[in-house]
This record gives sequence, C-alpha cells and structure tokens, in this order.
Amino acid sequence: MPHSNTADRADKGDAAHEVLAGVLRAHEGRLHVLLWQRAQPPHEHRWALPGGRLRADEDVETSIRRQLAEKVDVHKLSHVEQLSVFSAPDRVPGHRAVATAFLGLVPSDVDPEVPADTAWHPVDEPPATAFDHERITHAARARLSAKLSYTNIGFALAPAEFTISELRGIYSAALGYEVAATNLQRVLTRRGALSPTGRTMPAGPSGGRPPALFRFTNPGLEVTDPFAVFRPPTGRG
Amino acid sequence: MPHSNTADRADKGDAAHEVLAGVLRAHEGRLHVLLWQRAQPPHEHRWALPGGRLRADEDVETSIRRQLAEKVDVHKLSHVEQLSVFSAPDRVPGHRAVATAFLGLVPSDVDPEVPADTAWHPVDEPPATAFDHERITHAARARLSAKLSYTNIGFALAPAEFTISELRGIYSAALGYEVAATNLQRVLTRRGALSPTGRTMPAGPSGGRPPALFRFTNPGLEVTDPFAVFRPPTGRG
DNA sequence: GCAAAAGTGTTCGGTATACACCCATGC
DNA sequence: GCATGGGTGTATACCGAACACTTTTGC
Repeated sequence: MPHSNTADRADKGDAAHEVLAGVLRAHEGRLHVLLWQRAQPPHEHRWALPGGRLRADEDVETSIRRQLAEKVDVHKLSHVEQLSVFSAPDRVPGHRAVATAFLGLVPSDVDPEVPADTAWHPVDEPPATAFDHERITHAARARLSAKLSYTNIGFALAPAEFTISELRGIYSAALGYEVAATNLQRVLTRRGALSPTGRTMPAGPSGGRPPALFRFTNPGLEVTDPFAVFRPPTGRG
Repeated sequence: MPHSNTADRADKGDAAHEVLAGVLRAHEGRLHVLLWQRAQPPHEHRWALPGGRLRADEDVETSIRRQLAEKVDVHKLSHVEQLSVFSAPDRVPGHRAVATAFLGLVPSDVDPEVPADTAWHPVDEPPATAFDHERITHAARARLSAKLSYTNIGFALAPAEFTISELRGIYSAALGYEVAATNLQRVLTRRGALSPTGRTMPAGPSGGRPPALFRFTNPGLEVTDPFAVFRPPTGRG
C-alpha cells in the first residue's frame, strides 16, 4: 500500500482509519452504486466500495474526495457528505480498520470512465459484497431518501437542466417508488428549489406538448423544508 | 489521574482514534453540557468533553459508553448516538487524532456524581474550551434540536413521569426558546409519543388544577414524524 | 367567590395529495 | 381533428400555531 506512513505502527489501539463512499447515481429508472471487484484476499472477487486509507495530512472529506478522483476516476461528484463511522472490531478480517463512510452523488447524465474492475450495480440487487459494505450502501441510500424529502439534494442527481418528467424518473429511481410529476413540480417550486429556464425541449416522437426545461435554483445543498415543529413563535424565517 | 488519555501520546503520523461525547441535560430552564477541566498541557485549564481512546476490542459506541461510565460516572445515559467525525489534521496539537463525536443525553431529574474536575456548563455560555470541543458541543445541540421536532427524543431528557408543564420547561430549555404547552401536548399525543398514567400531581402552593402525569410511550428513540414528502401513494393513512 | 394553573375546543393558515381540466405539439 | 404528453386549477385532508374557553384545585 502507498502512503505507508500511517501504517508502520501496528499497535493494538492504533487503528488504520479508512474512508469509504457509497457513490450513487440514478440511471435508467434505477438507483446504482459504484463498486469495484477485489482481486485479492480477503474477500477476493467480492465487490467493495471505493475508498482507502486516511493520510496524515488530510481530513476525512478531503481524503474521500481524493480517493474517488484518483482511484475511481469520478471527477464530477456533485455532492459528498459524511454518513457515520463503522467500527466493529471484526468488520475487516486481519487488522483493525475504523471506517468513516460517505454518501457521494453523481448526476444522472454523467457516465464517468471507470477502471476495468469497477462498475455500477443496482442498489436493490447488489452482487456479493465485501466486509460490511452492503450495510454502508444501505445507509447511503437511506440518507439520500430522507434528504430528498426536506432538502434540494435532487440537484446532485439531476443534469444541469431537465424536464419535470426526467426529474420524476430520477426521484422515482432514488426513492424506489413512483412519484407524481404534478406534486414534484409543485412542491419543489413552492420551496423555491426549481427555476424555469424559459426554454423547452422538442416534443417526443409520438407528439405531445414540448416540455419546459428547469434547473435547480441553488447548486448546493440547502434545507428547503425545516419541518420545524415546536418552532419559535416568530415563525420560520 | 483521570482524563489524561487523549493527550498523553505524541505519535507522529499515527492515527489515534478517540471518542468524545457532548452530554446534554436540561436543568433549571437551560441546557447544560458536561465538561472537565484539563490539568495539563496542551490546553491546560481549558474545558474538554469527556471521552478517550478507542480500544482494539470495542466499537466506537461501546467505547464512548465505557468511558462515560468509567470516567465521568454517568451511568444513566438515557440516549447515545453518533454525530460525526472530526478529523482536521491539526485539531489536536502534537499528534494526529481522529475523533468520533457523540450526543449523549441525561434525564433532567438525574444528577450524577461527577469528579471534582467535572461540571455542567450552560451550552449558551461555555467556558474556555479545549481543541474543537465547542464545535462538537454545537453539533450535539443542533442534533438534539432537530430530533426534538420529528422524533420522541424528549424521552431521554424527561423524567420517567412528568407533567406537561415540566415537559414544556425541558423542551424550552433544549430548544432555547419558549414552546407552548398546549401544542406540545397536542403534537406529542397525536403522534402517540405521550401516554397518560392516570395519576396526577398535587396542585402547587398557589392553587390551580392538579396536573396529570404523563410518560413517554416508547422508552427508545423512534421517528414519530417521517415528514415524508414524495411518499409512496399508499401513504400514512 | 376568586385566583391560578391545567387542559380542551375552535379557528386559521399552510402544505401535500389527488384528480379534473386545459395546453401545445406531431401526425 | 385526434392522440399524446405537459402543465395548471381546484378540492380535500391534515397538521401545527394561536387563542378563547372550560375545568379543577387552594384560599
């Protein structure tokens, strides 16, 4: 392994700290996770999340961004956020590894080049996964589902511009059930998350009204519905 | 010598993993955090969160529970949950320390014995704190505030049985602003979080109707308001 | 009876969903 | 004109906040 300055001490309490990311993308109606197939034991041939060891001079978010860019060639991560720590003593056989897990998102129109051992897999039907990486994938998906409800996190799954119908497909894929285009547009518009571009797409081959193009107002995560019950008397502002 | 374990090791690049907890309690109308005063450099005399080094045979939650019970004599933690990882390379001078931060809660009627160097401080006006512990405290408080809105986490702050007025005081302390007793009862009751015990407390010295005693239905964390917009068609009936 | 505190009824505004209806295009 | 898909208007249900009102006690 490179970066061995953090590994030359195999003290009991001094664990190697690793970072891992469940990188998700909506594609063809389903949500997919990026996995690479291990070539060596332990868990040879099983599929693992991208990640690696934390270096001495970086924090965990810097580390996961570096490793995703370096090792899996995902430059266009639209969003990265910390999930939680996975630290069961036996989660990786052979040595102690404490992992900080991340959620990463890639827009649906981006198809990054990935190494030969790496591929997208439907989150619903993952292949045989290594270590506790299926649990981490599940946590990533759960976080995404929750944040779709009360933030504008859809911006990280959608292309820069899109029709409501396309966005509906993305939300349906991410959530795992059908959402209504009507309400999707209404809710996101009311919250100010969607902005019309004024332009439209040509109608489809079977006719129909040409759809309008929208974009997300804010290209960064924001909480659009503070869902604050027991909020201060002066209301939410 | 208590509490010296987070600083007594000056490894160069080696990542010691530490666990820290912002332990919060509502008391006399304010929210307090448990801190201990450092006796030695670095950050001598400054106040720090309880915690310590992760052992080889435990996961992070086991570790923080052990350290809180062992070192700060808090047996009656009503709730513990992971916040996030703090990992800036220079967050602790002298050596690399990656910390997993936790939120811990203690019921308002519990006043655990703590060592001489340890005390409760109002979260609003903390003393001079060590390292990044004020940020961690802020994260703990933010998590608690958010979860008060959509979970039954109040169970962890309240006594086993309480009046609505007492509960109102606890929520107000935790949130930092006044909440109305009327709506507090209504919201928690509608969600099924509150159960009447059937008994009442005697009225106060200045008269008034004797208040009914309530308890939380579920003595564990549950999400009582899934705030699920874009929910499946078969929604919450 | 009166004051005080607890608890309930009612109104109001806001939000999400469902569904009917209108709009704009290809053929 | 007609089918097709996109978008809007309207009705309904529910939730939380505010506030008036009733209940139950001590004095």
